[in-house]
Amino acid sequence: MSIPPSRRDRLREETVAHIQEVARRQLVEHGSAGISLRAIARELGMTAPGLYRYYPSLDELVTALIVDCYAEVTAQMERERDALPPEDLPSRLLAVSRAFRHWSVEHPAEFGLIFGAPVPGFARPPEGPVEEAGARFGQVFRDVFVQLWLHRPFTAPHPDELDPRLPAELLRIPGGSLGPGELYVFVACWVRLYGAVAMEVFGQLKWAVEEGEALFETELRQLSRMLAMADEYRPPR
Amino acid sequence: MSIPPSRRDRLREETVAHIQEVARRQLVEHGSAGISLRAIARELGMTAPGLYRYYPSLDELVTALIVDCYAEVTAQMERERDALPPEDLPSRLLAVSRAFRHWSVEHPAEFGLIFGAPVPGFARPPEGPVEEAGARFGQVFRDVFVQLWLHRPFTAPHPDELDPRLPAELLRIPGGSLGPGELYVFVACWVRLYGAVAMEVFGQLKWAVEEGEALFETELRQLSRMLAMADEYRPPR
DNA sequence: TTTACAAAGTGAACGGCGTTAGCAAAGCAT
DNA sequence: ATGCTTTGCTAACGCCGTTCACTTTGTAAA
Repeated sequence: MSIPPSRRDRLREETVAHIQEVARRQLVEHGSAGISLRAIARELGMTAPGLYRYYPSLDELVTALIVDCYAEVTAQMERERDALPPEDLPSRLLAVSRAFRHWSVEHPAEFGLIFGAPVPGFARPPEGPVEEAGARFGQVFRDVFVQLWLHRPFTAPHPDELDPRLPAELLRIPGGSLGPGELYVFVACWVRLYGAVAMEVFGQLKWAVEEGEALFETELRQLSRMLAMADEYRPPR
Repeated sequence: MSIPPSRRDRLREETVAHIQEVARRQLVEHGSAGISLRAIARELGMTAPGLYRYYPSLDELVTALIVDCYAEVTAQMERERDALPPEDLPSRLLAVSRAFRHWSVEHPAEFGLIFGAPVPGFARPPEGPVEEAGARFGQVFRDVFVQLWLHRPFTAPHPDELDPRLPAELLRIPGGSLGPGELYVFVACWVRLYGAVAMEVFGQLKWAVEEGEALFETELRQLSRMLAMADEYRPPR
C-alpha cells in the first residue's frame, strides 16, 4: 500500500512545509488578508506561478493553513489533558479549556481564521478536511465533558425547559449516553467559553475587562459550580 | 452656530450617502474584503480617485461603514425596547437580546465587520467614532440590565468567588450602583449572548444545532432564571 | 544507456486593486 | 468679472491572483 517516498516526493514535501511556514508567518504579521502568493514566492526565492504546482489557488493554501491551525490547537489541548491523571476529570476539563484560551490568545490571527467570520471568497466548505479537522477539535472538549458526566453526573435542566426544537437537534451530537438536558449544558458551556475567548481575542472586551484571564477564570469557576465540580476548581499554575 | 447647508454641501452629503450605500451592498455581497473603491466608483459612474475627495482611504470608508452598522443595530435594539412598557424590564431585556440576534443573523457580513476579527490593515483604533458607536451600542443592553437589577434585584455571586483581579476592573463599568458580583453577572450574560450569536453567524454551531434560534431562546430562558425573572420569560411572537 | 515522460519552475501577460500626482472644469463668493 | 475652492478626470506606479507557453530537470522504462 505505502510506496517508499522517492527523492522527488521528499523534496516536494519539504517545499510544501516551507510554503506553509512562510504563509503562516504572513498570516501572523499581516492578517489573513495579507497572505500573498507573490510575497511567499519572493521569500522562498521563486516566482508566484511556481506555487501553483503545490496549491491550485490561494484559497486552497489558506484552507491548508486552517487545517494546520485546527490540528495545532487540538494537539495543545490534548497535550494539556494528557498531562493529568485520566480519572481527574474536573482538572482535565479545566486544562483543555485553559489550553483553548491560551492558544487563542497567543495566536489571534489564527483564531480569527478558524473561528471568525468566514471570508466569502475564501473557502469554508461543509465537506472536506476543514470540517474533519474541526470535528477532531470539537471532540477534545466533548470527550472530557462526556467522561465527566459519566463519572460524576450533574443536574441538568429538564428537557421541558429547552426550546421544543432543541432536543431532536442535540441528540445528533455524538455524546454517548447524554440526554437532551445534559447535551444542552454541554453546548451552553462551550458557547460561554467560546464567547469569552472570542470577545477577548477580537478586542470586544476592553470596555469591561482588560485582563481576559480574570474573566475567563471566573467563568471557569462558575462553570465548575454548574457541573457540580465547584470544589475541584483550582486557579491555574 | 449652525450654518444653513449650501447647495454644494447638500450634493456632497448625497454623494456620501450614495457611496456608503454601494459600499454596503458590496460588503453584503462579497464580504468585507470585497469592498473595492474601483468597483464602487464604477457603480456610481465615476472613477476611483474621485472617491478620495470623500474618504482619505479605503480603510476610512470601511470605518464609516462600521459606525453605520453600529448605529443600525443600536437603533433596532432601542426600537424593540421602546415598543414595550418602561416598567416591564424583563420583557425589555428579552427584546433587546432578540433584536441583537435578529439583526446579526440577518446581517452576517456586517456582524463580522463590527464584532469579528479586526483586520490588521483595516482600522479599529481605540479612539474615534468607532469606539463611540460601540459604547452607544453597549449602553442599550447595559441600561436595561441595570434598570432590571434596580427594580428587581437578583442574587449575584459573592465577590470572593470572582477572580481577585476582576472587581477593580468591573467597577470601571458605568453601571450605576451595581456591585462587582452583579457586574460580573452582567458581563457573563453578555458573553453568553455574544457567544451564541457569533457562533451561529460564523457557522460554528452547525455541528450541534442547525436552528440557532432554538439555542438562543433556551439561553434566554436560562438567563432569565439566573436573573430571577424565570416566570417572565415568554417565547417570542 | 538511451529515450520518453512527468514534474518543477520561469517569464510574459491579463485584468484587477489602492493610491498619488497633475490637470481641467464647475461652483461660489467677492 | 475675478479669484479660489471643490470636484472629478487621466495617467501612472506598484501591488495582487491567475493563466499560458516554454525550458529545465529528474525519473523511469526500453
